[in-house]
Amino acid sequence: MYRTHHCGQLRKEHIGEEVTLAGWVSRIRDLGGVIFVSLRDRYGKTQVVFDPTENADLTNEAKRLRSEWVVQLKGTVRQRPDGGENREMATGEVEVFGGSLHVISACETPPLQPEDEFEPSEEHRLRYRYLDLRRERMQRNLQLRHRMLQTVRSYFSSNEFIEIETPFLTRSTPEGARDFLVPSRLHPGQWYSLPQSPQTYKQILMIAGYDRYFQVVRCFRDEDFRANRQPEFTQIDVEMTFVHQDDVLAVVEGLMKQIFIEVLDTEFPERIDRLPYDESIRRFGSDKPDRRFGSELVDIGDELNGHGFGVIDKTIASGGGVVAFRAPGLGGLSRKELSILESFVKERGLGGLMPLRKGQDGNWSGPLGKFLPADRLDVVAEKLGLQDGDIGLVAADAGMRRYEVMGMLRLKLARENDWIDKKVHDILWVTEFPMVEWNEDENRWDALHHPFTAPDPESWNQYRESDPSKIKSQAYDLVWNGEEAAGGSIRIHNSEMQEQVFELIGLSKEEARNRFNFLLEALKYGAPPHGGIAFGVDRMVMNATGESSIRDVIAFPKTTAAVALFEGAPSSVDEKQLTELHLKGI
RNA sequence: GGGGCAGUAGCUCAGUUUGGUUAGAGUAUCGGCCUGUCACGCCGAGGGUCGCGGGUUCGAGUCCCGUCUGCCCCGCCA
Repeated sequence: MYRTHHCGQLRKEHIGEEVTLAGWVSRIRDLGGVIFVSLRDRYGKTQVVFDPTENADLTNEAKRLRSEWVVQLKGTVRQRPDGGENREMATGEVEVFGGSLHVISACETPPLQPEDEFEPSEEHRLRYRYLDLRRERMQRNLQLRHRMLQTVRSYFSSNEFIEIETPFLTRSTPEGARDFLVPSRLHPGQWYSLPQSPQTYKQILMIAGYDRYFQVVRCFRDEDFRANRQPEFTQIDVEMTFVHQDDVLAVVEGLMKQIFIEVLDTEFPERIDRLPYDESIRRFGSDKPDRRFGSELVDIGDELNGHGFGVIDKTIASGGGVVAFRAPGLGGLSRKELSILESFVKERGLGGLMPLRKGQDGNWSGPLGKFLPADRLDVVAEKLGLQDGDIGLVAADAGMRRYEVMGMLRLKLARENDWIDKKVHDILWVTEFPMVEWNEDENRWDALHHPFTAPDPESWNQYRESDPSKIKSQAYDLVWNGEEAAGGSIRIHNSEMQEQVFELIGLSKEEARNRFNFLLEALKYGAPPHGGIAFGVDRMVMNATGESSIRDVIAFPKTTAAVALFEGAPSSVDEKQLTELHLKGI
């Protein structure tokens, strides 16, 4: 037996017991005579004492110990002397008095010290991931990830959902993200594709009558990466039969409540707001609004129109508008700092950025103050909630990008100036998404969610011919702390409707049949109404742990260049392997 | 595809603005001292291709060009 207890286990009630511990040496405090060694494992740390007056040979042996050695240790649990307790440690009331010591595995001087107070570079952490993963923070993150998935599985299981696995080697569907392709050995020149999501499979399962399905599943997308995106990522994929949108949302809310209570040990909001897409764009410039701070976008076109400020009047005359928000505490921004902010919005397509603030003389300063009547600006300031020391930031533009870009600026400033209350969790639904958006490059309509999303019937009938941009879909996103945590929709369950939607997004009958024949066919054989949702597990765990990169909640993540630094992937392969796959090296 | 930041001792960083003696600190490592520490303390030693390649210069960590790697953002991500 390697151990009788783990390193986070011993308490007062164990005093007097003979125990065996095994773990990693985390720190050594050699006081010349007595030596203290902290022994660490996944569960915690326990202090071990060696005393030369009681056991000189053993203490001598303990002098050899170094960080990260793996040792087995037998000893007696005893109470720490008065004043020697460590209240920071769960095991801090006791210590193990060393009786015998066995070095299981020595450790070379580690390139990264799990106990280090410094944060090693990410490159280093990924290259020596096994050392990085020993760190308390990473252990905590991965354990929370496990607990969250346990809660997910138990929640769905107890609500009649069953977990069904779907294939990783699938058919390529060129819409959406770029596919990862896998060459076929048995079929020269043919390729499998790794799934971007199990979307069509889960719909087929609904048609097959499985009623309620979920799966914790890996998905693959070959696009460029970010702090919250990896080439492979984990989804909780969910699909339900005979449901309307509200039924799906209710199931999800039940899950989130359980996660908050069981995993986060936090109260869950009474109700989750539902914010229509259009309103979300207007108020936050985003379909994943971060509501943990104010400074919402405000339309101030009406207040400023027709008072002789050329840019504003012209923009409004051409159908545009003026958007502003309050930047609390940034009244002292210098001309130079403002011009950096202005470049930020200019790079993203806006014409400029105007500050709204009072000068030292108490008058409104800058171009707005110069060209517009003070009483108008007072009204605007009131509307924005401007206070002393604040500044209003104002932009006029003809297009919807005025909301999007100002929303980006709002977020950027919030992050840089610490406006976000990290202790608060904010969860809401964004609903009533448009069905399609115009694709300038390809001159056609694109599905905003995916082409299996059911339209809202009323707007479909009303706008299908006249203005498809006004068609709403039955899609919904769950937004958690400004991050898309889950997205889903009610699906089309009728092959004619599905064909009409393919037609709208410019997919010819032949192409549609070629790519999605199995689904179109299945829809003809008794397809029930169904809908579902998929959660981004990595992002959810990131939010739950308060990390700002999903790499910190994934055991073996890739870099932003999609490289696995630890094992070294991707890599070249033998010519022989290529030949078997009917491929030629470049 | 585009933009930004970074790369100096095993690790975390300073030094680069303004080129100039032997490239520093903390920590880790090694040695010495120290019997109640918990980031133990004190003394000492070793440790450097300043990411890589080229250029300018009497002289480059520092300036210029190229390149690689990591991170962040835009595009992209149905």
